[in-house]
Amino acid sequence: MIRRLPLYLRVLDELALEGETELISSHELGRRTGVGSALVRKDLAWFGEFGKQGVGYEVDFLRAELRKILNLDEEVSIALVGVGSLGMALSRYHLKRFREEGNFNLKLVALFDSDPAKIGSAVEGVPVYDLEKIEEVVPFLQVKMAIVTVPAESAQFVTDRLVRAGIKGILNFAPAKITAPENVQVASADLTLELQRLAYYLADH
Amino acid sequence: MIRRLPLYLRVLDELALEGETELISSHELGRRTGVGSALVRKDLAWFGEFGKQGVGYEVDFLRAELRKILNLDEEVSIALVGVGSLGMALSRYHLKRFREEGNFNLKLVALFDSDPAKIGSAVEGVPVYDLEKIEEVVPFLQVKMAIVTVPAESAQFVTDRLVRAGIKGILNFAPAKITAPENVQVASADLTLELQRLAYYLADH
DNA sequence: TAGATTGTTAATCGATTAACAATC
DNA sequence: TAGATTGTTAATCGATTAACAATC
Repeated sequence: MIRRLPLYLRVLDELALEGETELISSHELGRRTGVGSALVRKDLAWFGEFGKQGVGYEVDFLRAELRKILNLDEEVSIALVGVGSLGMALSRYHLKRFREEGNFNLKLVALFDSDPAKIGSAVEGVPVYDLEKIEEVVPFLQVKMAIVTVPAESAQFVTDRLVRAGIKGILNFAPAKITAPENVQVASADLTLELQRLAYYLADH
Repeated sequence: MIRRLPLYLRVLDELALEGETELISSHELGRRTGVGSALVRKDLAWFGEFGKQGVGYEVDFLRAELRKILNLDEEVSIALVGVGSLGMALSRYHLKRFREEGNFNLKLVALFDSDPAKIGSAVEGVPVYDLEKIEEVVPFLQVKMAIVTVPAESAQFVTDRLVRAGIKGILNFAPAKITAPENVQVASADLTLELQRLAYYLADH
């Protein structure tokens, strides 16, 4: 349910950027996101009465409300652990979007790695810290979430340290199951799992 | 449901690699994947009777069966469109895993981009073709699935061309909704959406 | 007012879990 | 045989959809 909120927000961001539409109906919001209109209304009504009967939802207002609900009304500091080629690319990609998109309130402020050759360097201004310093740097920079791009073998170890450092959300790219206490949210971005699932549909069903 | 199959397969791959375990119960398979044991049995029973009552599942046999079900018993050729820094990193990452893991039956055989500076070059032996040649190269190399790492604005355009070229599965990294005919499977790997969702849980609930 | 669209209730659908007879 | 574990049925749970009164 929560996972559809960012979908709605994206559409509202696009509409706000175009600046031509002031109102949107649950039907149109649903069409643009691939969600049924009844479900759109239900999702939104769960958090308050944001619409006007007979009229629809005011784009700017709903957008502001969704940002508040998602805690995206203020910048959220994030870190990335594992500055390999994938971690490096995701960092660059992320920083670029932060620079170019006014809405993009997820700020990458720290990178971590265990390789002495990388520690002390920086990726587009963002410093690479020693993995050993996680518990020190994370609270200091008030980092709230982390992206994990380390090898599968180290994923759980890194997760445990992030949890100890006070991280509240983890996006895991490592091809491994990681577990964290229930007050820490874990999302999986396991590329291989997705491709293997897609392969299932190659045969006729 | 299908999405849990690659999870089971991964555990079986690990067990087969260690070579110490010959049998596994639905309970243990569930524990290792975070799935309830009843659900594990139900998922597997949907495709056949793979286990022995009172005994469990034979690791090698179940593994072979799952590979067949997921169409991973033979190599599957895939392509990647959009050789930016993310596309490049994912390509390298993928090729590395293909080299190092014996199981990894997803073979990256073609890259596509529209940048003349990139066309004709190669990433670790895999050639970068002109985006305009998709409809030509894809059938020729028997490419079955594609990873899309182009900017949001071009995602739907690229998708349409991939569909026309005969691609049956698409993994989309672009921060945009893409649509394809129902005989073409689309999976979303939208990093930002996941991070925004995680941000929701930063507040106390 | 007439038309449109919300918020919400009830109905439907699908997925997960509990339980257990069958049987290795 | 006794113990363990599967395959499967029935029960439960949650999520989505249909429908509509309220009202802008």
